[in-house]
Amino acid sequence: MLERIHLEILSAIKEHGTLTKAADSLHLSQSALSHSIKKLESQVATQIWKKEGRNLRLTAAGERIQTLASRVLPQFSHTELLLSQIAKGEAGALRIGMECHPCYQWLLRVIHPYLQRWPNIDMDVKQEFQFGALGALLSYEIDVLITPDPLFKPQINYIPVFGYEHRLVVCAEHKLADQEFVLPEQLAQEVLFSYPVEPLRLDIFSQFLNPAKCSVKKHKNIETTEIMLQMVAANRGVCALPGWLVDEHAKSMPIKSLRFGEKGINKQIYVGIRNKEQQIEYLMDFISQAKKTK
Amino acid sequence: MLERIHLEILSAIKEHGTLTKAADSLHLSQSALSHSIKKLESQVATQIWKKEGRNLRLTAAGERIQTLASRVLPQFSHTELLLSQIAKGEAGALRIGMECHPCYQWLLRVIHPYLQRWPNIDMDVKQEFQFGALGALLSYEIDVLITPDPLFKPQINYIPVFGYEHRLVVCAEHKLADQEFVLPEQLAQEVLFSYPVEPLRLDIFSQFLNPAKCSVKKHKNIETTEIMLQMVAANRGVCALPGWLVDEHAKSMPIKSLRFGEKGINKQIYVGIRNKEQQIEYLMDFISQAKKTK
DNA sequence: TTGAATAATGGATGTTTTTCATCATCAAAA
DNA sequence: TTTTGATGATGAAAAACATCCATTATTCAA
Repeated sequence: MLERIHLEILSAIKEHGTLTKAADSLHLSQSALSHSIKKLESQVATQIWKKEGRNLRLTAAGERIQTLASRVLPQFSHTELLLSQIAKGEAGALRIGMECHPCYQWLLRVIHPYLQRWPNIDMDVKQEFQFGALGALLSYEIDVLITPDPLFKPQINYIPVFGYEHRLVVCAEHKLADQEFVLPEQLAQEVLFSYPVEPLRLDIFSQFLNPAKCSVKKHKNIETTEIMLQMVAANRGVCALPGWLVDEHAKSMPIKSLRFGEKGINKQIYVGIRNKEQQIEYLMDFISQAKKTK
Repeated sequence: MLERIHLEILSAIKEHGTLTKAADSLHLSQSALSHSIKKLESQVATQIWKKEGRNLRLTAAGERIQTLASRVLPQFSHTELLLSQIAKGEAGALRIGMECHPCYQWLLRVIHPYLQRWPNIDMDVKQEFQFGALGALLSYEIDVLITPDPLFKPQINYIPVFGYEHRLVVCAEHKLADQEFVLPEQLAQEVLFSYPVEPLRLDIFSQFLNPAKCSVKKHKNIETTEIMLQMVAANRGVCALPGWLVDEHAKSMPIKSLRFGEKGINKQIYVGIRNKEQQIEYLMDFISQAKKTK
């Protein structure tokens, strides 16, 4: 079988010209290389080089191997470099799972400085989970989970990174726009926009409407925050979003936000990681970056 | 050092799920794989997988290696396939050197069916040689040499592939156009176009003008056959080309050709190969294809 | 002709890989 | 809860392999 050492030999010959010098550069004897290639030759039933005068001349087969070497050897050493960085805790992959649609903008602000600091960390963000985001975390599909609704488990550690108030968003022209807070029954004739998730997982139902046995006139799904806000700004309905997110857009759009009930719905974003991995430096640094970012 | 076997192991685990099945698929014992990876782990000072319940779970390091494996292993097996084809004489590289400018069109007709029959043969055509085309053949820069002027050497074998007559090309309106042959002194007032090579290597000089101690009014270099013929067709001068090539273009251009002297200049195209390589099948097939092509 | 430089070869040695047998752990079945 | 079968890890012995050393063979240049 064609082995890495064969590639190293052919590559060293290309660089140094003679077998003896190639052997030196690999810290092996000339004999070792000769034997090694001889064996390969008998396996593949082809000559790899032939002696011509004092020097070697590669055959077509030898040149093929040399081509493979030049393509493949750098990849080996790159992976070895990465492994040594992983050994020192400097590299790895951070696969982020998100269960919080509106947090995407915030996540981008976390990621940006993080990627600068960890140039060797690969990053990936997933938002769809066949067996739930928690399942994905437990089955190593993702490494961190960003969620406002932590499901506590012994193997998972959740760290709160920031609190915010969940608020109702209405058009500035809306009849509720001047109230400080809204009551469940006041939404009975409203159209509600939400991200396409089960109503049970929407706080506006679980923490506000359902307890008061109220509902809305109509519930429509919209995928993206921007479109949702455009619809609200056009007074086509209302939606529920984090206060800080509304504040950002309120500067440029005719929208207002009000508290849910007298007390409001106060939420907390958590970052969940597997317990065993609390000592991984680049992972903990992601969390501390998340805590810093508002 | 990261070896091919490690990649094979990680790749087999990805495919088969368990270490035991991976071992079977590699025709090795489960123990062998376990030991092998254990050793690698101690070398790179990182875990590659960990046992989780009954199964294995790759660490970040393990996944890196798996990624490398999926990139690199197919390249190994592809090269091995090529080596086995080379062993059977089914593959290789054919680097063709050409010392015959107008033969390029002919060469294309040879190459076309050849490439169909030898899908694994790489092909390259070179026309510039620092130390002469023969030197290139002797120093393995090229594998075959196509030339009308063979320089015989013991290490080189020349095979004639086709004969043709070298003819003078003139515009149909030219005053010589109706003659059957031309005499050296009749060219004294003509402009001659030729490819940019030393005059010594042009047959019109070495075999026609020089022996008669004649010359032309002006000698101009042109790189390509097409432009050269356009110039001749415009009656701006004359040139010397193989008869068959002129015949091809005479259908669509106002040009005629005539013999050099009463006897004409008769040429032969040879294909030269290194003596030692006469048993290489794909090489000999190139030559037989060349003989067939007119 | 000689001497230096080169690659190939044979045999001895030491290392590495592989296997075999066994242990430890886990999950599912009884 | 206990048992069973499947899994991976481990240690020791055996087999295979790689490497080195010493030597030979060849080539090229002095």
